Amino acid sequence: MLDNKYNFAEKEPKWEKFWQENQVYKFDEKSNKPTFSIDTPPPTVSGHLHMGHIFGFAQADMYARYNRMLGKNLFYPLGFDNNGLPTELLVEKEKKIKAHTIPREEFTKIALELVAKYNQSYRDLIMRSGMSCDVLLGYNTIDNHSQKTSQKSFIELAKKGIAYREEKPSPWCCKCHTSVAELELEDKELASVFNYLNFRLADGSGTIPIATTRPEFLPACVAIFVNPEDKRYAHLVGKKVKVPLFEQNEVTVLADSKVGIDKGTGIVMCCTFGDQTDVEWWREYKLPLKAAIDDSGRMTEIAGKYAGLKIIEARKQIIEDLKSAGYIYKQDPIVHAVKVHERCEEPIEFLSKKQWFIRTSTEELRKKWTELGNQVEWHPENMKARYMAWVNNLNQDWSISRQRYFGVPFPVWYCKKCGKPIFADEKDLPVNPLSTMPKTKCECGSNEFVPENDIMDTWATSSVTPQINCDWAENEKECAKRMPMDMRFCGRDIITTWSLRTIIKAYYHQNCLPWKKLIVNGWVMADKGVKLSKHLSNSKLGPNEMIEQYSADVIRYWCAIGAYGRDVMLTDDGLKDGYKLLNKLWNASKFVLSFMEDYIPTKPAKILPMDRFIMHKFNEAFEKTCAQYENVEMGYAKSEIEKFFWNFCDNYIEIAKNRLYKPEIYGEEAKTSAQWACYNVLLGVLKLFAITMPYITEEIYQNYFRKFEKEISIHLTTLSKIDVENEQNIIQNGDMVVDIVSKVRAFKGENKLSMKTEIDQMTITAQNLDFLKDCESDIKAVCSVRNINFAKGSFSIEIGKPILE
RNA sequence: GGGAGUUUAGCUCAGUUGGUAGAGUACCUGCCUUACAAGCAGAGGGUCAUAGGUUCGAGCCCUAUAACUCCCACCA
Repeated sequence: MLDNKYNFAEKEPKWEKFWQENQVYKFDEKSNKPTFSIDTPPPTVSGHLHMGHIFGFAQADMYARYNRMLGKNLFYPLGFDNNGLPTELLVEKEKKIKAHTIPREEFTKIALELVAKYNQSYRDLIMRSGMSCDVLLGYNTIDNHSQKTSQKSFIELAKKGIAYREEKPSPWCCKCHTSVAELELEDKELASVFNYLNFRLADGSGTIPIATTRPEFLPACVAIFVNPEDKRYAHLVGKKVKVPLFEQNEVTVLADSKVGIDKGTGIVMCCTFGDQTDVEWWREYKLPLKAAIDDSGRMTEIAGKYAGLKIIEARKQIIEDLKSAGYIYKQDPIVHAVKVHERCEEPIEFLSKKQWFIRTSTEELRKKWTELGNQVEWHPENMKARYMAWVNNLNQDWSISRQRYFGVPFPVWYCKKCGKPIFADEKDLPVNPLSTMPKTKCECGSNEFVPENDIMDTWATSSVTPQINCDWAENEKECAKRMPMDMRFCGRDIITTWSLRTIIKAYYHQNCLPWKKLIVNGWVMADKGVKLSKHLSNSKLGPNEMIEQYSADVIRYWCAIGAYGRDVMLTDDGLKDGYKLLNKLWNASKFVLSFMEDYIPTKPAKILPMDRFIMHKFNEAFEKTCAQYENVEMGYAKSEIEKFFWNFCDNYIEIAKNRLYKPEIYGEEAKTSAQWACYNVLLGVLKLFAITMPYITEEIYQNYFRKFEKEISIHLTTLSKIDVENEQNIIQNGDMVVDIVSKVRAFKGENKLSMKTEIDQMTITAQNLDFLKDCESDIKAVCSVRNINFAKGSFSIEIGKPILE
């Protein structure tokens, strides 16, 4: 009935198509089954998916499938995050254009086309890998519904004063030409030079030494700092100092404990803005603001003759000029960590701009985030600690505006006369302020407005995925019923960027959790300690290539490895196990089903002891497997059923095969009894394996079981134990038979005999002989023993002589 | 500097309220057994990172140390 060899390359695409055509994974709005809703992470459309995505998705999918097979109605969308900087950079790269050189609408049109293409390839790969999402529920974070939801969120927060606009020095990427969030920064080791300068005191009384890696900031120097504890420099505090090359600028020496006495010379220049400390000093001491660098990373007019030069070029020239003017007395090459923008790895600058922020960081709010974090059910539990540690250290509000082009616009204009922000009407959303204008006058009477040119950061929208899923923008009442959702899954790296912010938004909007359960997956390592990243996506470790080589089922088998949340290494050995199991599952099914051709499953009047045993044994494994799934442990769950399955093959099938092959010897009744057990156990095993390996299990189900089971797909069947009468000690008794068989096998092995070698007789001594006597013909057959003697006593067996030709 | 994780067989990892140390794989020894040699049967292999402590008893609980990984902070 089954093909001799299982050809996954042919079968997997076939069943994927079948599921799609029959809408096997469709969310049923009319169903009266309990709903299980999942806030699927929308993958960022920025190039390629890698095995890490497949890993996280597959594990979550197993939990989803488990819930579906418990009889729940799954709300399981597949969305895509395709607005904002990552996608914009992808478009620029792929289309070889620069967003700021063409009209925004034209760029958006090009971007949308490209996004559609990428969405398709993402969706194809994800569904091919065996996910069971309902693709009809999908969304794009750039589509109208998402934009409307995101804009509604913004307006609501702005009206409550939770979102506010303020000019603040913030990290700025000159290459990407936008402000970026603290969280989007990374450290990068870069070579640099420590320049030791002699600053001259304004009163001509001498010089003071200052070391800097950023001499191009000299025109923006607004103060000099020493440590108040530092006796060497105590006399300098309050004195005026001339800025080298910019001698018309005189700055004051101040004392602040943030200065490291041992660092550099112990004297620091404060420039607006070299780094975060400068920002803090500037604010604390109310220093003037001098911007030496503009949006695109060039020197401003205050840099005098250096104006217009790029940072690196200006640094070079300034160092030359400092040298010839005799300011530099020492230069040390160093390698130090510099903050760079994670997307482009370009060092960031601090620029002061008007930005929109969301309040997140007061003491009171931190307490709230802690409280909410404690209400979420975390898997694994220890991931909560990361969240808590982050919340404790949260001291910056969340900056959401970006000076980019492709994203959700702020639905706001500013009055030209009084500067007051005018928000769009909710019923008009989504709104692009660049192409429309407010319908009413400003309170001040003016009807001239300036549109907000910025767009929202992508996280401002992806933090409302529960609201997008639950249709908040269209139907608040319905949304209130559907939130919190049951579960979200994500990688541990975005607990802060995504999950915390989603919790924040749900609190502000619905005053509830976004979801009850948060499951956090680990990472795929390409080798010990090397995280798999997009750089490896096109190599032989690319998901498409992996699926082609190993099959989606084998990949998923590998994904269900170890404890949930842990990192795993992607190795050939790990994949070999899955391949072996697939092969075994196929062969065992092929073999068992070959005896079922004319069989119509009906419960026989008499079921033989070992058949009752294997069904009870299955029920035991079933409970253990489900217990692991309940605990969100997909790897352990798979191991439980797998352990049972190999025992079923090696022990039970070996026993049953004699009866199945030779009803003329063992009787028809013995055969139908074995068939009944095989039918139930194999179907039960397939259902539990369907969670991990959806393709091969479907192929076997469709080839045989479908004609007796009412569900059109194995994935719509319900998990259940086998209906078999309770029986005292059935497991122990059956295990004893298995033990006897093992001992006979060991005997043959030790004596270098083939397993089929006959033994003339053996004596089994045991306390409870009734069960063993009932199994006599099974034991004789599987051990190839001619005669068995039974004796009462403590358990032992005595094996007679092999019969040799 | 703060936090999280890891350390058990050659390798990859289990070990859930403390009670004789486990699996797979690799290696070795057998076996063509009317599904599967990508299989079956069997054997060897561990000072549970280190040092203390609690306990009748510790891989597990406590304290300290070490190594590795990651996150955050600092980086004039």
